[in-house]
Amino acid sequence: MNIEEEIKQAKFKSPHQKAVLNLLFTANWIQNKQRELFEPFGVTGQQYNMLRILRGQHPKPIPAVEIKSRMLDKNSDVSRLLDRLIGKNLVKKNQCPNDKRASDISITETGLNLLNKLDSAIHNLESKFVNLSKEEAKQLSDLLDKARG
Amino acid sequence: MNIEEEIKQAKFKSPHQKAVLNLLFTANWIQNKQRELFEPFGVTGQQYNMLRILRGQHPKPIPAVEIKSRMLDKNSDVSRLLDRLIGKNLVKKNQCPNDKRASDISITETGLNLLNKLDSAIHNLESKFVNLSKEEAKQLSDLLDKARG
DNA sequence: TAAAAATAGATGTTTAAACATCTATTTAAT
DNA sequence: ATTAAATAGATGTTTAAACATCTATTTTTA
Repeated sequence: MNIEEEIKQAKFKSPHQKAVLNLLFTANWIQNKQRELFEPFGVTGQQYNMLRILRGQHPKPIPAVEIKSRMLDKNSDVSRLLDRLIGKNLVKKNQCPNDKRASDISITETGLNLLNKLDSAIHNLESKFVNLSKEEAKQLSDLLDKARG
Repeated sequence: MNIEEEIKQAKFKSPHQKAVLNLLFTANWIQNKQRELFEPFGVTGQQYNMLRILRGQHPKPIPAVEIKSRMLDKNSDVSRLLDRLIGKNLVKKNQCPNDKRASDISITETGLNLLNKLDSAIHNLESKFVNLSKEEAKQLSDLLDKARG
């Protein structure tokens, strides 16, 4: 189904407007798929994003501000996202010895195990549901980079 | 800035994964720009989306379920979005004479005036901030359609 | 070095998203 | 015609997003 059908709009003011609407629609579409996938594991998309960032640094702990700078959503409320992940024992936090303001945050074994379980499901979503060839996927990524100027 | 820099991730598992992350990041990026733009006018992105749908049908009233089917976010809580817009006098609601369950919803003059004021600002956002040629914008839209299968 | 500025992070508050459930009405099936 | 199923929309509840503000610490600057 193309975007015209998806939002029942036959005409657009410009290719730019159409692309923006399509982008927002498609992001929602993917997030809904992701939510469905994450739901049985008890995590949200933002929490998954954070866990993946921490896995990327593991076993090196990083401060919250560094997590924030890597999040997809730059407005993320990292403090409270962390609280929830710590509550689920997926993440642990210590005071940073060099800077008393900062925290040393790292993923736990439980968190790593959860991500392992999620990996194949996510890979399936990304490659199966994103119906593009490798070349097209690259092209899409390049256009998005360019679009942001 | 490309996506590698934006989220400080040097490598991706696949072009598909990279495209998905880029898509979600870029959607957030646009929504932040839009929020900034809408803020002085006192509306949110979802409210703007709804107003534009109603303008497209004006002066014909449409039921809430029809609005929902046209929203970018298919999970939208249309009832309460409507409440807010009615509270601002941007939208009006009547009972549908043919179907007592349904409602006849339409945009008010105030709502149309607001959209008029927003039009040029939005157009500016879409064409200036979305740094693509017309051909590229079309290509992006086509890739997104294809990505959703 | 003392004061000002910047930084890291926590927390309070309001609004909205997510999810389920509920009522009223209409349509379809037996 | 009566009942079952489907549809339109409202509403309750929990969680999270958005936005501002606050404290503690560190860095900068005068």
